[in-house]
Amino acid sequence: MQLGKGVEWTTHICTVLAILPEQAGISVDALAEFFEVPSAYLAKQMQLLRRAGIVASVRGKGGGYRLARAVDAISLLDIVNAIDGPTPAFRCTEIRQNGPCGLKREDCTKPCEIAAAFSAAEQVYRDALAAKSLASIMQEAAMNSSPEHLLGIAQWVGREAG
Amino acid sequence: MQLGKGVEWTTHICTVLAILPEQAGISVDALAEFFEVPSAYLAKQMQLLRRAGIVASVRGKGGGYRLARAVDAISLLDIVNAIDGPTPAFRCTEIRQNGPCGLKREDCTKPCEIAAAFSAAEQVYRDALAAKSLASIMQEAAMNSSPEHLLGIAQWVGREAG
DNA sequence: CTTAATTGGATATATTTTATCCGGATATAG
DNA sequence: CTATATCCGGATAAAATATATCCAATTAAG
Repeated sequence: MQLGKGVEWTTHICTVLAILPEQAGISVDALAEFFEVPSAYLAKQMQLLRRAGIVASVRGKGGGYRLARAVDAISLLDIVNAIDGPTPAFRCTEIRQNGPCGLKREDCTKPCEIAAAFSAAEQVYRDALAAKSLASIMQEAAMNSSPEHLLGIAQWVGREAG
Repeated sequence: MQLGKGVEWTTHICTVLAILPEQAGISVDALAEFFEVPSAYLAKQMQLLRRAGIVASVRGKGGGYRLARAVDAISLLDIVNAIDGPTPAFRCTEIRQNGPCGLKREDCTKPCEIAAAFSAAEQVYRDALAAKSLASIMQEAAMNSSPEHLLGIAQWVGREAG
């Protein structure tokens, strides 16, 4: 069970987009260089973020991406759902209905106990991700970083946003 | 992020093995028929369970699989770790060290805030799975099933275990 | 001792998911 | 109007997962 690289990449990228001035944008190529990741693949991930309403895009020269809403309204779950999809990891195929001792469909009123247990575990996982906002991640990062490093990032963003 | 089908299959199978008499075993083919799943692939999953010490196997005629320990000493996390592997779903590739504003390796004393948030969420997921034993699943299943259904399974197991 | 049933392990194939590339559409600036 | 920068979405390649096959090793029963 692996989460795609896109989740890591786009989460980091959101923290960069977060310090952009209003209405400005940064191009995929610039973001790809900033983290040294393949720009072609990143471009696809950014489209997933846009379709999920997490970022907004502007086409043409001078265009690029920016966050579509405030950092405290974007959770890690939002990003995971956008990039990795909202499909639960555990897929119940109802094998309790199979074979010589299989239950009849009409007798399966309650959900399978095994599926229920896995769903419950996934729910606490999703709850934990939903409780973590981009705002809180940025606050933690700010506390753990040196002023020079933060300044460097701000300057880079200022240059790229033109 | 998908969990393989083997996790669902082997969890159900453990609940069947749980009602076996001591020292008896059931063959992979019989188990595959019981749930109508491909026996060749199931055989591979059962070997993973054996290597993890969850089931024990006996070779040769009359052989088969049985649980290697008590149902209250087998958790859903044990099964997931055996079949799916213990690798965390989120892989931190330390991209904060990349690019023009990358942190130097020696400045990365604290873990990346993003990786830490995902790890924490995965930990609560694993904790939830670890807290759910095969024993508790079987208890729930017993309460939700009709006596006839339970009897049917017990009879099938008795026949297959010889 | 021979035969049948079974796990063990390696290997091959198909399907699905993940990662990458490329041509076209769109917008800006000169 | 042309050149350039940028996003958009489908096509392609690589990797992981799922499935099937084969044969050797092991054990029990006749």
